[in-house]
Parts: sequence; C-alpha cells; structure tokens
Amino acid sequence: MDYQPGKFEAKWKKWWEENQVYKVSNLSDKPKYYVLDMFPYPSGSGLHVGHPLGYIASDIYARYKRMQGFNVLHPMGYDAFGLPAEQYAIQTGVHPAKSTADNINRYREQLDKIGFSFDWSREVQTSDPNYYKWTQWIFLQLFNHWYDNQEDKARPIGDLKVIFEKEGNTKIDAANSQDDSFSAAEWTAMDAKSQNDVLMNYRLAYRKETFVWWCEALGTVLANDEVKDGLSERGGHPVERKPMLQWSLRITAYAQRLLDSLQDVDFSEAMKKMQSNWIGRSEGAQMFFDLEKGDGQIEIFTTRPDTIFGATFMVLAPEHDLVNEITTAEQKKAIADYLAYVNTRSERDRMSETKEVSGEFTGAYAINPFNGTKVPIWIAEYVLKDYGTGAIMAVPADDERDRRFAEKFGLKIIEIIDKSMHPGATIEDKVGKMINSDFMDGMEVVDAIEAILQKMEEKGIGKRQINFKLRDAIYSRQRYWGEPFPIVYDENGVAHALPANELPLKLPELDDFKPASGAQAPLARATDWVNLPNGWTRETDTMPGFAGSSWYFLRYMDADNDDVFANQDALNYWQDVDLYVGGTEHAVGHLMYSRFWHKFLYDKGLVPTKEPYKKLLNQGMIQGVIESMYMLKDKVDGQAKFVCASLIKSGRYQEANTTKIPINIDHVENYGSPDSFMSIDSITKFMEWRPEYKNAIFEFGHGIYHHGKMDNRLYTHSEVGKMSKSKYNVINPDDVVEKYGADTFRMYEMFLGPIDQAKPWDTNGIDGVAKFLRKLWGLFFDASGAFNVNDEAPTKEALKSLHNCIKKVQDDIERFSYNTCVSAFMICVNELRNQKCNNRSILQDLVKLVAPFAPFTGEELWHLLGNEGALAHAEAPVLDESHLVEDSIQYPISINGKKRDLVSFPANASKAELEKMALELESIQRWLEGKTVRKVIVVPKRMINIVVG
RNA sequence: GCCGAAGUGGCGGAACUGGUAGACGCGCUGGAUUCAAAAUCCAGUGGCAGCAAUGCCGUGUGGGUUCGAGUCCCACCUUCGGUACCA
Repeated sequence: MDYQPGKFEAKWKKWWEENQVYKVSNLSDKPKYYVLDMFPYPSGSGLHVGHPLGYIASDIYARYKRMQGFNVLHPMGYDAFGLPAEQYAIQTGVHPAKSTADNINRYREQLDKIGFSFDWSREVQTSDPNYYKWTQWIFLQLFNHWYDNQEDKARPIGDLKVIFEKEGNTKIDAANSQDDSFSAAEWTAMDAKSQNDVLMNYRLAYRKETFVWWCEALGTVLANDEVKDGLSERGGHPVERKPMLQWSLRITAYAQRLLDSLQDVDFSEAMKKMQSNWIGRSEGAQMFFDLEKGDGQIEIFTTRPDTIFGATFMVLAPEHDLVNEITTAEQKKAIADYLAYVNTRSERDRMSETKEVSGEFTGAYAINPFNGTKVPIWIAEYVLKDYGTGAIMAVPADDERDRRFAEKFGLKIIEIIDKSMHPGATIEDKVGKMINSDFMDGMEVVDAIEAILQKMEEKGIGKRQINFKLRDAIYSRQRYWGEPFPIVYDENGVAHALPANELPLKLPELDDFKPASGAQAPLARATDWVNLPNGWTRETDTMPGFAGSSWYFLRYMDADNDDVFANQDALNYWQDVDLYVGGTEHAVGHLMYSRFWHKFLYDKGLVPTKEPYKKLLNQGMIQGVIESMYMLKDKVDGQAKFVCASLIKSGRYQEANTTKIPINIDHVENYGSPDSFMSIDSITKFMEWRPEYKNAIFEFGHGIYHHGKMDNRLYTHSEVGKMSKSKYNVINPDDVVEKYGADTFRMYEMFLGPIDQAKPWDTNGIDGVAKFLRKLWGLFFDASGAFNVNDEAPTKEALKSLHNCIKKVQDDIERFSYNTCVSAFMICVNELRNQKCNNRSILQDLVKLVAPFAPFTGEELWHLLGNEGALAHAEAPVLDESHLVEDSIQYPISINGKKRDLVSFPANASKAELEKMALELESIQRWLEGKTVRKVIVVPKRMINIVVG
C-alpha cells in the first residue's frame, strides 16, 4: 500500500479527540512538565506557514516528554482582544466578537490539521468574560497595592494609610509619583478626595496625567514598546507626545528585580541583553543646582558627577516645569518661539534629526554647587522630559551632544579630563586623569567619581542615585475591543474599585465602534452603561493588549475555575512554565509585563515561583521571498503597465491574466526612477510621488516566469523578507498539508534549519522529506503492498542502526536541534532499507522514535502493528549502548596535520599499538622518506597525527 | 553610534567539549525502468590539474596560538536583529 496520509489523518484526529488522548490531569504521580506556546492573535488572514514553526517545535518536545514519562501540560488559546478586529468592525459593522469567533474557528481548524497534542479542554480566550474577570481582578489587586522599597515587595494600600496617619510620607520609601511631602497632621487634615489623590500616586495601577504616545490615526494612546521610530508598531501611523489623564502600571517599582532575576532564567543571551537594555539601569548621582535668583533649585541626574567642574551650562527639557518660571522678561519671546517650534515637530522629526542641535537661552542662571560659578540655563529638545529629571548639567568637554550644543551657541568649554594617555578612549570608557577640577585634580576618573560622591553627600548637595530607562506602562486604551476597567468614579472624580462580586464587568453592546468625540473611547457612547443610578460613572477606556497575555499561562493550569484565577493546588503542582516557545518580537513587551505581573502575584503569595518561565526558546521567523515588481518601460494605452512577479509565483497568475487590479495607495514617499526595478512596497510609494501613474494598472505577464527568462524590457529583483498578505508571498499551511500530509509539513518545517534562525520558506526541498516518509512507510509493506513485518530476532546491524538513531535523536531533541533529528531518521531508514529490515521490534521502536515528529503516520503504523492504546502515551524506546560498540575504528592518519590516509584499526588497540601500526603503513612510509619522525599524536578512537621535520 | 547574532558547495544546512570539513536533503549529471512522461531505483556531484592512482587549494578577510583551527585569540569587512539625543 502506498503512503497516503490523507487516508488516515482525519481518522486519527477524530480518534484522539474522542478518546481525549491529550487531556492532562492536575493529579498525577508523574513529574510535571509545562510546554507553552505564545498564544496567537487570531487575525483574519489565518495561519501562514511561519506561525506553526514554534508550535511544531514545542509539540515535538511535549510529545517527547510525555513519552519519557512526564505529565505534560501543553495548552493553547487565543489572545483575542485587539485592534484589527475593532478596525474591521468600524469598516464593516461586524461585531468584533463575531469576527474574532470566526477567526478562532478558522485557526482551530488549521491547527487541528497539523496534529498538535494540545489539551483543548484548557483553552483560554482573553476576550471571554470568564477569563477577563480575572484580568480585571488582578488589575484591582495592582490598584489596591503599593510598593515598599524597603521590604522590596508589594503591600496592601491599607498599610500605607496607617503609615501616613502615623508619620506622613516623609520617612516611607515607596515607589510613587507623588511630588509633595506631608506630615501625619497634614494627612489627617486632608479631605477624602485629597487623600485619595495622594494614594493614587502610590498605587501599582494608578491614574495620572502623563505625557503619553498618542496615535491620532488609531485614536488611542500606546505604550512605549508599541511605538517604533516615532510610528505606531501596528499600522505605522505617526504618534505624538501629549499629556493625558491615563491609567499606568508601576512596572518601574519592579525594575531592579526584573533585572536581577534575568540571571535565574534560561533565556538566550540576546534576549537577556534586550531586556536589560530596556530596563536600562544606570548608576550616578542626583544633584541640586540653586537658581541664581529666587530660592528654587534644579534637580539633575548624572552618571558622571566627577565632571562637574566642566559643567558650563545647564539644559532643561522644553516641557520642564521650571521653564516658565525662570525665563527672564527679555527671553520670553525667544523661548515662546522655540517652544512653538518644538510643538510643530513630530516625534519622527525629532528622532530623524539627532545631529541637528537646537535650543534657546532662558536668560536665567544657576550656581554650580562646587565652585559657585554662574552657569546659564538653556532649554533644548535633546534633553528628554522622561528620562532622569528632565534636566542636565552640560559638560561640553566630555559629552558629544553637549559639545555640539556649546559649539553651536558659543558656550564655554572647560577641559576636565586629560585623556592623552588613552588615545581613542571615549567618555564611556571612564579613563583619564582629572584636570581643572579642584580637589580631584590628578585623580583617575574612577577614583574621582567616588571622591566627588562622598564630598557631595558630606555637603548635602546631592546623593547617589540609580536611574532606569524603563517607564511605567501606559495601561489605558481608547478602544472598544479590550477589557473594561473595573473602576467607577464618584461625583468628585475619585476612582473606586468595583467589588469583586461584580466581576466580570462585561463590555456593553455597541453598534458603532468608532472612537467617540475628542479623545473619548467608544465606550463613552454607551451612556446607559457609563452612567450609574447613583450619579457615579464608569471608566470608559479599556485595557491594552498585553493585559490578557500577562497571566494566561496561569489560567491554563485551572482554566474553568470560577472562584479564583487558578487554585493553589493547581498552581503548586504545575509551578511554572518549563519551556516557553515564541518569537523575539515580544522581548520587551509581553515578556516584561508578564514577568512583572508574576512577581507581583508572587509578592501576594498567589504563585509559587518568582519567575514565570524557566526556559525560553525563540523560533526564527519563516520569511517569504518578496518578488520584485517588473515594469515595462513603455506605456500601453497611455498607461504604464506593471507586472508583479510574486502573484505569478503564488499561482494566482491565471486569474490575474485576465483581471486588472487597481493599485492601492496608502504611502506618501518619494521614490526613485521608474526605470529601475521596484519592490512591491515601493511601487505604492512611487505612485504617490508620480500621480500621473495613479491610474496605472497591474498587468500580469504570463510566460515570463515559467520559462525562467525575462523579457528584456523587464527588470527583476527578489529578496527575503516578512511573509505578509501585502507582499503576496504568503504560503498557507493548509495547502501544504493537503498536498503532502501533515507529517511531511511538520518534518519539513523542522528540517529547514535550526529552529532559532530566520529562514525563507522554500517549498522546493519538501520532496526530500516526503520521500523519507514514503520510505519509512515502505519498510512495513512487501512488494505486493501487504503489511508485512517479521517477529524474528533483530539483526545486529539493524539494532545498531536503530540505536544510533535513538542516541542521536534523543540528544538532539534535548538541545532543540530538530533539523539534525530529521536527518538522523533519514539515515536510519536508508540503512534499514538497505538491510531489507522488516523486523517488528526494530520497526516498532522506530515508530515510537518518530512519533513526536510524525504523529499521524506514527499512530497509523502503531495500530497496524497491533497496538491498542495511543502512541502518544507509549514509552519511548530505551537506548542500549551495547549495540553501538564497534570492533574496529576508522582512523584518519595525518602527516603534519594533513590527512594522508584512512585506515581501520581494532577498537581495543592501545596507543602504542596504534602508533606502531600507523608508522608501518606503506601509504604513510612514503611520506616519511628522508624525514625524521619528531612526534606522534594518538587520540584513541579519534585520529593519529605524525609530526615530521 | 551602541548592543546582540551570524558569514561553510549551485541551494537549505551538518560538524555537540579544537581531532576525517561539506552529514542529511534539494538541485544538477549519467544510467535503469517506460511507447513517452511523472514516479521509482542505481551511480556521481566543493574547486583546480590528471585516463587514473593521486596532488594542490578550500569554512567572509588579514594575522596569531596549536602536533592539529570552521571551532580558540587579535584586527577588520559584510549581513541580519535590537536600540538610540538615556545625561
């Protein structure tokens, strides 16, 4: 019988489901193992060939561990809230819940076809009220806690009230955004609203007017990690800095712990680096500069307090609070003009022109606390409101930006470090001898830093401080399709938590999902829902995408629980995720947030581990080949004709031959000459640049691609890039599964290369894997096509082939080297074929060994062999090294490191014997003529090297 | 700029702790089978020279360490990913 996976895949899929083969219990004597995938956002375009890569890798590991005797939790779910569904709703009126459900069904169908061993009874959907009930609940816990820096953990907000009553806020060391200090008496004298306003500045989930990234096109604010290069990560729309009243999460309270425990997790170095850069810890000093006039002070942060004698001016961020106050009458206009200029500039402008310096003098001066010199105070864009204190002391002698600024505006530069002993050293290297620096003169930089810190503390001018780049996470989104905040406001605008028994607070029904007027979220339209009978109102913003994904892995442990987010027995059994598989794109978003939530829950005693993920495996992206756009140089009917190769290649050219498709224009950007080739992306840009081409049409050439030859008027270009709908290079796994079978698809994705490497999808090689599965199948059948295995004792050579394979595959699975596993299988099957092996015990072990990679084929053969239960729960074959023992070993023999012969010697030969035998070889003798043997290196079982001179 | 990863045949990639470079697969070439094609099977396949045995050269570039380097060290080049007026 031929290998026809289509004939049995559906059967086993059904059988697995009916027998709940992959359902896993929280009660087991076996050791636990938790294999998790980053759950997908169910987009409208379905899965492409890149999505399953990680899922296949994790599934192989889950199946492998299961057969090794572990109780394996391997769940799947959907990150179901999100912007695309909402935008689709705005365009079409289809409710996001409906389109999301449709997409989920499609995803499920696609996933099922690939044969994953997910326990679907634990499925979660973040948009399900039974799930987001607990997202809201955890949010309220954050709302009801503050962070005690002394104890280094979160504590209930009630504790803080007690502290304030006793001693005000002057002694407590808490993570906060409270500007003013107050005594116990002042606290007691405050009215309820003022007290609540103060408490808000200590909560781990707090509401405050802050500068946020506002995206006009999306009609919502975005978090730091959702903004890239001044554009929104989703959609690539411009964003601007804007002060708004928003909810935030005080992730900064956990900055140090998030950094420290990176040491305890098994993430790639690159991933750790990315996270620690994002956290951005820097050690330095906080210092105060008195203003020349009045009794105000400017607070600055610097990592180089030693350079203070070179501080010849100061710079404030344009948005700094003091700017207005200190600007002198004669500079008022200049400063106002500069601020106006700053306002006209988009974030993108600001980022793209970092070489261009701009700024303005406030007219005011500050006093250098060490030598009493008067230094002018400027404002400039290059100082950021967000970082440090939004103010710096500028040391033009040793800071690149300060120097550029000083040079442009003719400010004084005082050299303070003699780096003549260290040519090429930069300020980062912290080397050199101090000069012009009073008591520090002659000191090495590192000693100077310590000396000035001490002096500073003595004089009370400043103190040591640690600063982080990490910002608090903006947690409000002006959207419909997200978790509603379980928050209501009283008539004074004070935020109150909904009582737990009112959770989940469900999303109200709407038929218009567009943002309401101003920066109001769509929910503001649901007036019945917003306005409560007692005159209170609900929060109308919703939570961001990372809310639901910050804790979903915990819900899988106990997915149906209505009383708690997951019960303690389940949490204590499953503990944490042993293996987490997903893409690097979540390095600073999801992974940071979920680590933060986990640590908070740990502080509360609600989870047993400090970190959620023990090991992280990043799968590389499967890329598509982006084919160029060809362009005919001449015009037809007054219109330029464009030919898109990717459409031809994707097989849609037939339809395209007869259809003319207008080009979509959504980018505005100049593009070069139309005579050169263009990528499909750039064509849209080009069209905008040259509107006369606006009505040009796609024409799909035929005959061009098939013959591998280009019309000489056409230009071609192809590159590797992201697989995406807009690039017409998406490969649908369904088609591959349809054509070759799920197991071929699975194995081919693994065979493509190392799992963590990005690689372009290339269907060309898939035949090799398909052939392999046919050969494997063929071992079980005779020439007439009848199932035929024998029960005799296996031959020595068959055992050797099998156990070689077991050894290699088990080693390689452990180090996630799946591509080499596949080649080990190929080698084994080729050998068994040559041996004409159809021995039952050999083949049965082989089936068990390939089972994690090829579950459908494995299951079919397993049952053909007469087994009853599910292959997934069979025991993995056990390696017996005794089958691998060799009588003789092939030794490469080298002269001076160059291989000259390859000879087989007995495996048990001693070093001396090997040396003697090697030297006596005729093939070696001829190289030794007239030379002296100086040394012979023998590495038993490896090689022999003869050194002559 | 800074941080990280990677450069190996025509292609995807192997070589785990320094020890036979190119496993396995694709592609290609020749052959078998076939009326023919597909599929299948067999053989070959890093480059150069040679009928061959064999020799020389070969892991981005240049140097070094070593009996021996794709692997270790130094300098550089290229590509990809992250990040960027972070004081």
